[in-house]
Amino acid sequence: MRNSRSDVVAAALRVLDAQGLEFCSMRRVAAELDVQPSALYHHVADKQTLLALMADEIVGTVDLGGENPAGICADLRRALLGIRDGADVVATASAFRLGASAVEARLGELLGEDGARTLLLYVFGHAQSTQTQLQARELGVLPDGPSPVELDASFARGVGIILDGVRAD
Amino acid sequence: MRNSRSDVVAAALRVLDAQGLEFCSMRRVAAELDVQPSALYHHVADKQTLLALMADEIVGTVDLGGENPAGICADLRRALLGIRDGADVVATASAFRLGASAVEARLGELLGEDGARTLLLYVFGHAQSTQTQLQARELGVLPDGPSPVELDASFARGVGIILDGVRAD
DNA sequence: ACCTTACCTGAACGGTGTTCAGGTGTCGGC
DNA sequence: GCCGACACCTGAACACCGTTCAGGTAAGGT
Repeated sequence: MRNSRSDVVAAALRVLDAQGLEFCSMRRVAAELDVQPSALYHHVADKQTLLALMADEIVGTVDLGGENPAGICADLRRALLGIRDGADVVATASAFRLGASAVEARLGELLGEDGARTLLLYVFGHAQSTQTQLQARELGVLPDGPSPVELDASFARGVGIILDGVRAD
Repeated sequence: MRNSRSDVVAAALRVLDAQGLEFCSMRRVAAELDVQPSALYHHVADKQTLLALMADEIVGTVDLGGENPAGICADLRRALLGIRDGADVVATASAFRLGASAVEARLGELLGEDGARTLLLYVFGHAQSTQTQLQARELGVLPDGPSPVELDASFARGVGIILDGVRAD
């Protein structure tokens, strides 16, 4: 069968994970599908749209069922770190429509609007910085810096600070 | 006289403010100086380095003298929003060397390391989202959404939440 | 007067996102 | 069984991008 929209998104996510955001070009995604670059535009308006769909796919795995905001944040973080440059992709795509995501809505129910936004921005920022640092270390530059375990702990402490602050309101 | 390194940075900031990050290319910065693109590489190793220097220039105006963390955050936010796409530029550049900025060090003195990082990530994230939204409205897309005044208030509430959380530690 | 150095030119390379005219195969209706 | 519509794709092109390189030109110190 020919390719569908979700084939394109899936291929783009494979390229992202294998090569990183910098090299996740329309041409490489097309090559992953053995197709000309122009064929992608039948499924997707432009690259920005494709990135938004990728972001949806990434955050779509987050479990929103729990009542514990810290748990949701931890799961969101897992989703962001689960794929190369995932935090970058999701943060950039979310900036264009903050307030439109299911995660923010769920956190809003539990914490109120301000707390949800504060927490979400923190999770994105921390995950982005974590991913950049881990990647820099992998590449050999910047061999010092906190360990993955320390980064996990730092994340948890930040979430704790914000949740304490929300409760103090 | 011929151009110096700071001439290049200043020209880049002019292009950034006039055209936005998307169009702030080496070629346009060179054109702003009436110079060939290759001439820039005499002053700057590559584009990433130039962006880092621009980020330094932007956050360099932040007043670190006060004792009030909220005041420092407000001033940082002013600096980030003071130039088009400033938040994006600084956030991206900072991701590569979180922990190395003077602002983080100063906030660290006042709040401890975790609180400083949490607050800083929030300020960057909120400013980035603010700038994206205001820009989208200017372009006519997305005409609804919070007003600038509401965004200011939302920022202040978020900072308040985090500072409450730090004190609750 | 000479040499070094800082700054710049001009051309080129390989890559990018995106558009467009046209081709091809599949599927529903007659 | 035919035929039109439509989804999907090709191949070429456009205008840009960051970066490199060999060479040129002028100023400043010795």
